[in-house]
Amino acid sequence: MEFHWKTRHLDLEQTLESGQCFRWKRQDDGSYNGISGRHILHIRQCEDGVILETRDKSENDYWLDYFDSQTDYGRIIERFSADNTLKAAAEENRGIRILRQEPFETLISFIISQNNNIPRIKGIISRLCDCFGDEISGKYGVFRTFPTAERIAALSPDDLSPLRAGFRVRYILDAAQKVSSGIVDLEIINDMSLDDGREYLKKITGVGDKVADCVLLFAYHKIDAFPSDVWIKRITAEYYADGLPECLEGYRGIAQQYLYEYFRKMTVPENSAGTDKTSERKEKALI
DNA sequence: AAACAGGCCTAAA
DNA sequence: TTTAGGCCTGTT
Repeated sequence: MEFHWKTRHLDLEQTLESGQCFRWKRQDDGSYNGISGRHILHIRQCEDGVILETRDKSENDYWLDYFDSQTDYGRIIERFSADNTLKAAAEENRGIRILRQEPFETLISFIISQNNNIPRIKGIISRLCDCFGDEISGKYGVFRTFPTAERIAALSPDDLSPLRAGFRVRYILDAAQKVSSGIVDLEIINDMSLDDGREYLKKITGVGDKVADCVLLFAYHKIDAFPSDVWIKRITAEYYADGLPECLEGYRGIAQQYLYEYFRKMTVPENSAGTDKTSERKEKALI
């Protein structure tokens, strides 16, 4: 079943390789295959938007929600234009959307992300799903579901050693145990404020401010969450030392994603490691 | 070889 | 309440 979604604010590469998700598989033709929950999607870019291909048309709504189709990104970008740096960052990355991902998968993924790099994060998550997820096969190949909290909670640290997740194994198990036992109820976070949700998630060992904010932003769509990672700290220190501009209020998470991508591209060119980062950054950002 | 990676935990003041 | 070390593993 194909669905043509016309939008100028979904660039698959910008969105799916922006560090908010880790399981999408890019095909040689530039399309992507993905799984969320038990739903499989093949999606490709077209001139005026994207084409979603699901197994059953009843899955369209799931994916439109996943891709946050109800949010007007054009309006938000307009609002951000009050700040020059952010304006440039947003215009260049106008195809980024903030996804609405499955909470448990997002929680575990960002626990794994700490003090780690994206290729290895992807590897660990992939091995986790290969070892403990259910297989679903179809027209676009074989997929594996993200394992449930119950499944992981029943495992031992030794069981998880094939993941090569290092010190994070203890955190993964603690999260799975607290979720499956109900000590942490991922459902009720939907009704919590940003601050309450952050404190609640921090009951899990291995979840601090940064990981919590990533989960709140990328799973619960609390778009004022502002995950403060090493990159964003550099950016805010250099450009927003006196505080964030007012035009971000209420939408700081979306701004964060534009800024993160803008400066990451600048600092880490596709071909090789960047050189002379500071001067390159300054040159571009002051335009 | 040594440092670093989209942090967090623990111990110590 | 804030601040240093250390941490699995992999890559450069």
